[in-house]
Amino acid sequence: MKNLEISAIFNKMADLLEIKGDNPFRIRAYRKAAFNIESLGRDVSLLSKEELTDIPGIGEDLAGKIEEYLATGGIGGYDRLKEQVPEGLVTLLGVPGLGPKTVAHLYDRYRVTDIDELERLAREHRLVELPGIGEKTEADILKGIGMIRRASARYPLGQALPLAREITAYLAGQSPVGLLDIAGSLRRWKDTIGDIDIIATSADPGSVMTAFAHMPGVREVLIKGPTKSSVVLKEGIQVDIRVVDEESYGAALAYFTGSKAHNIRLREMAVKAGMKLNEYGIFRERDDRRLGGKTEEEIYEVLGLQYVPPELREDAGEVEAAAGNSLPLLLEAADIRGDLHVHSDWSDGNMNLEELAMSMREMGYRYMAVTDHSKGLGVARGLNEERILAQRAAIDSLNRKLKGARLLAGVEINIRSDGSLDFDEEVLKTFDIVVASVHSGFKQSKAQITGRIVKAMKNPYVSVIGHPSGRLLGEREAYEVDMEEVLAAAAETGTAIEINAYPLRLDLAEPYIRTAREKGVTLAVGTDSHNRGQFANMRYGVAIARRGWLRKTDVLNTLGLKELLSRLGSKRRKRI
DNA sequence: GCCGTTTTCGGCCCGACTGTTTTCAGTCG
Repeated sequence: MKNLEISAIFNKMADLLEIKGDNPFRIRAYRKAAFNIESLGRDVSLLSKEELTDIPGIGEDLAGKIEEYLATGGIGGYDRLKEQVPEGLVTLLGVPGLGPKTVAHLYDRYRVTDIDELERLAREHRLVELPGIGEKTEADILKGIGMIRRASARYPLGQALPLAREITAYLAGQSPVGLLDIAGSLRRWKDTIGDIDIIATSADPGSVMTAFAHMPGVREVLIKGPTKSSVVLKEGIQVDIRVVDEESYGAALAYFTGSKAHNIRLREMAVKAGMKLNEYGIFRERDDRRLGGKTEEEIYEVLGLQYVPPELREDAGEVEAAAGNSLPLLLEAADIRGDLHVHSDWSDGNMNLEELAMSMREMGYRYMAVTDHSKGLGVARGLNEERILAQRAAIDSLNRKLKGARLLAGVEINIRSDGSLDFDEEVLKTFDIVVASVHSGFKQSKAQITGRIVKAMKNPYVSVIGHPSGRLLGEREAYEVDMEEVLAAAAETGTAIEINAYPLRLDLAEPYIRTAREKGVTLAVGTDSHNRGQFANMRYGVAIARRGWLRKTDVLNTLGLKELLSRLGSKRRKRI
């Protein structure tokens, strides 16, 4: 899919235009277009020109550039821009504290085009000769260079959220905070996040700032103001805090939850209605009369909008939907009736079947699918036909003792490199549920991998495709797969697609979840739990589903046990 | 460069913090 390549180019063009000192609104248009292409969930190379210009933020010109790229593999306007502004300057923009103006000055004066050169000049104290740069700025630039050399760009949600919760717990215990929330992309449950945002009220903001700057785990204090501070943790992740008045709390929470694009839409709406929206509240323009801001709900109400849940705040159509009173009623954690992807100690999990049954009870589930690996996955002690039979007997006997809940006999079966499965149909038909996943041959071509998965879906006994892209956030890229084709085949064959809730997977990835929903594909949220602590990851899966606009009815494991078994059976019957 | 219940031109979100400025520009979110 070319979406990421094109959005990267548009972002780079925006950077170059910025250094050039071009029209800021033109720059914003490029960034907005880049963002919308990245989160589109549909392959731009399959769209007509009309469909391209239907994408918000894409007009005639940018649609033309997209088509040019698809046809020729390049964009003339981008090449011309690179002739005017050396490409290396873009990397300098990544240094914290360095913006387009300074980068342009550096280039005009010293012809600096890379970080090493910048570092050398800073060490020689040559930067102070530039206008607007003093000793402190020069030192900050050196620090910034060190930082980007160490830090990774984004952090997986599952790593950042526990950290953020530790911080809020610390602040609640060690400083005079009143209201306190995690905001930012964490509150929106984005799968990776850039930094942690905290928002609070306090009768004594100064003490909160001090406690925040002195928390354990702080490596460096970047900014410490009276109401706003930023630190870097030893993990390399930046944390920002802002303390506001109680009457402004909702406005501030909304503002710092973002996304930025969503906020801009709200502010534009406010301006058009003769109002002004900022992090302190929503005000009537002509006399600054306060109209709301103590709660987020007030803000949306004053703007004439339905309340938009944080997971939807991406300017991806939610503002229009909220204005038309047509936001979807999103899946809730309480709608989940069971877990459809769980491993026991029969393969590579560390819980025995009794412990799974106990966890099923604790989670309040009606069912839990025991989906151990199949024989092809030797490293995970995958089960052969013989051990499957033995495990089945153990599950059956356990189920006879369970009241009101049931362990489902399942398997996570390998999709082999030729698209065949580890068991033949005679064995497959004996399972309640079959999750089929790719665990090998990640380097195959897109056509091969897509073909494998589609072939597996055509098997009438395959209920769900597990972790469909194979990605591990921050560790391993997704394998090449034509997800649109996979989703089309899922709709056609009646196969569900998994939303794997393991925090490093969160796979199906979010842009495709919406596409899946639009195609009428059913999603199955599973935790892929291997130990007891992982069942709670269901919450991540639910959040990602919500970000994909899923309703209860889009999700397989919101069904009761009977309905679930009937739905799983319907694909099999269809073939007969 | 995009966009339109202000509709094909003229707008386009708003404020905190810092450093190097004697009143504000640059950066960031």
